[in-house]
This record gives sequence, C-alpha cells and structure tokens, in this order.
Amino acid sequence: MSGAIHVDFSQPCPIRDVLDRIGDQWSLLVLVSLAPRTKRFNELLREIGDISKQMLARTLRRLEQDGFVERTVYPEVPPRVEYTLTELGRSLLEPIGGLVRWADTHHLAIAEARKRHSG
Amino acid sequence: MSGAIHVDFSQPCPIRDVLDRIGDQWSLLVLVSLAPRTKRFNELLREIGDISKQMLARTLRRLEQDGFVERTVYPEVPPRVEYTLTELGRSLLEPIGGLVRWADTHHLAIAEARKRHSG
DNA sequence: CCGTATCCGCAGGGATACTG
DNA sequence: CAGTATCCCTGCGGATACGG
Repeated sequence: MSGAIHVDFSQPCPIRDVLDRIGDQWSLLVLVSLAPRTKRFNELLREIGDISKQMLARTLRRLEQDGFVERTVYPEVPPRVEYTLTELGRSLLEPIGGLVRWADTHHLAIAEARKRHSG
Repeated sequence: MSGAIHVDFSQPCPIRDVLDRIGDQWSLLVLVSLAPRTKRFNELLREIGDISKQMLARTLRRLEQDGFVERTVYPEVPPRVEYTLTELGRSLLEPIGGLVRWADTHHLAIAEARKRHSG
C-alpha cells in the first residue's frame, strides 16, 4: 500500500519545484483544458472563463518554458497560435488525475470539517 | 488507461478548492512531514527548516480546520502539542505520492526544458 | 487575433518581539 | 515549548491601453 513517502527537503527539492509551477492559480486549469486536444489562445480564454488574457499568456509562457506545452505560430493574417501538450505535459496528467479524483471523493468531508470548526 | 480527465470549471469546483489549500508554499510539506508519525511543533519547524514559526502555525491551523490534521494539547509544563494526520489527511497522501513520484522522475526533463528556453 | 506594457491593490509570507 | 502580534515588503493577479 505505498504508506511511505520520502521527501528530501534539502535544496533543490523536486517536489517543491514542481508544485511552485502547477500550484499557482491557473497552470493546472490550463493543462486540464489542453488535455483533450490542441487549442487556440482565445479558445482557452473562453473555456476557462474567469482568467484574464494577461494571466493566460503568462501561464502559457511558463508552461512552455518548463516543457509542458508547445506553442505553434502560424504566420497568417489574422494570426493563429495553437497550444498543445507535450509528452511531458501529458505524463503530468496522470498524477493530476489522481488528485482530481481525490478531490471529487473527499471535498464534502473537507466542507464538513470546516463547518465543524467554524460552528 | 484513465486518459480522460473531466473537470467542471463551474463554481464551486472541488479541485480548485483543494488546490487552493494544498497548493500553497507549505501545506504539502507539512503533510508529508507528518506522514511517518505524529510530531511536535518544534520538531516540524526543525525538519522543514526554512519555514518560519508563524507560517508553520498558520499552515497547521488551516490543515486542522480542513480536517487533515489533528492537534492534541497536553496540559503540562512545559507545554507539549502534537500533530497527527487524520484519516482524511492520510488518504490525501496517496495522490500526493503520485505527484512526488512524478516529480522525482521528471524534474530533470523540466530543468532541461528551462535551460533550452533560456539558452 | 494574439499578445505585451503599465498601473495598482491586495494577500502571502518573512523577521522580530512578545506571551502563557 | 508553543505559539500570537506587529510591521513590512514582495509579487501575484486584475484592468486597461496599446502594439504586431
């Protein structure tokens, strides 16, 4: 049963490094949005809904720099830019899926714990 | 397989809610520190190393409110306070473990991607 | 259409001093 | 030992205007 997690907290710490990236407000949402297929900038903007285009741009840049997302520019008029998950990006979807499933299963328990503590 | 992750971005979104908690700078580290066994405040402080005691206190309060950690005070002099993972907290270790393993496996690929992009 | 530049408010988080 | 209170500063993230 995988009861033992060992994390070496000494610098540099891979897990902290990774979480600093996907732990922000938007990265994970973008990754999940790109999971089904390649998408364009405004498509992502509309789908995520409450993200500003600046933050979407910043998030995509970082995901690109970290090798999670590939950016393809088509030199057309009007311009077209497409974003796709790389192999690395797709591989990250698995552990993320575990987290998503956990959240679905247990978010009620969290809500109750909070209510218990505030009430 | 599990290739398809479906996340409903409409409010309230469980996964975003969960990530807002464990996605901060310290929560995950505290959870993992508590994985092997119950620990005391200063013990956690020393083990994590670069966390301030204020942030450790805040983080523990929130983890307690969300039902991940249980706080036990022993009315002694000098005072002794112990922190233990709850059932809920331990259950979260599994998906976290997936993330930790992924980070261990792929952090080199990320480092390379960054170097490629900066160079 | 796809961004960047600029401005700004707010919350996260460090350092330190103090308390029970 | 186990915290709280206070101060301060940085950087995330929103809004808007502008550029290619």
